[in-house]
Amino acid sequence: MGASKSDSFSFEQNELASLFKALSHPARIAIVDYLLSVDSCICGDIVNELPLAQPTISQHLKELKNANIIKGTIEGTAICYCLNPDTILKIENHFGAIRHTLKNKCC
Amino acid sequence: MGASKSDSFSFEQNELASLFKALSHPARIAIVDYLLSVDSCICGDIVNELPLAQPTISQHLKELKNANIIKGTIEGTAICYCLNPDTILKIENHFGAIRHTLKNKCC
DNA sequence: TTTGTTTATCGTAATATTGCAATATAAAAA
DNA sequence: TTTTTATATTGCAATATTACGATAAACAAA
Repeated sequence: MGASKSDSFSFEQNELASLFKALSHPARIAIVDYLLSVDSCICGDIVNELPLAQPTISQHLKELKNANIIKGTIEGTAICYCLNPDTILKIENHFGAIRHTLKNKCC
Repeated sequence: MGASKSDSFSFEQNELASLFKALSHPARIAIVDYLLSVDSCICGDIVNELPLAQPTISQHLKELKNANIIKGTIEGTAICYCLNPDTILKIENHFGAIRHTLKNKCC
């Protein structure tokens, strides 16, 4: 085997797992950090900021885009990348709900 | 290649990525869901709740424990599992901080 | 047009993850 | 003691991920 049995789990469970999978690599965390560290959206220079080759970064950006964690808009030759606040809020709220449920428990 | 170049990234970036990796599989999300759905900590019956074999679930529980997402305490023959509220709060706060930083930006 | 710049895709090698049967371990019950 | 019950570990096959060189695609500038 080796493939995860996604059919056995709910849509929501698979969706959440995909979201976390997109954040499960240090390079993608570093991309999010970098997008946060600059004042505006980033057009182009992500490749110079990380110790990875351009195709590798392109691949990581694609995964972050597919998970809706970042948005990319074409700006002439370059592409401008921004974090997607909706997804950030969604994740925050998920853990807020977990914490709220936990309050009424033994833990 | 194939291994992630964790040396190239900060301790914090690797730590966060590991935390999300622990949550990046639907079976592990389902385990968290199940721990939330019952009134108390769970002693034993996780195996009967998920469509996976016992060794597979034991493996997933180990990963959640290593990431400090759940705590397991020995209770006679069985082991009692609980979510770890500290880790839940840590993740929630991380996304709260991101959202706060994003407020002063163009996005 | 040709050239340069930026990003995406393809192909592939190295490595990691997933799932489970078989087995081991640990402790309670008989 | 032996048996039962609950969880962990080992070993391995199937699959997924990661990284990057080579190349392609898109488009602005010369």
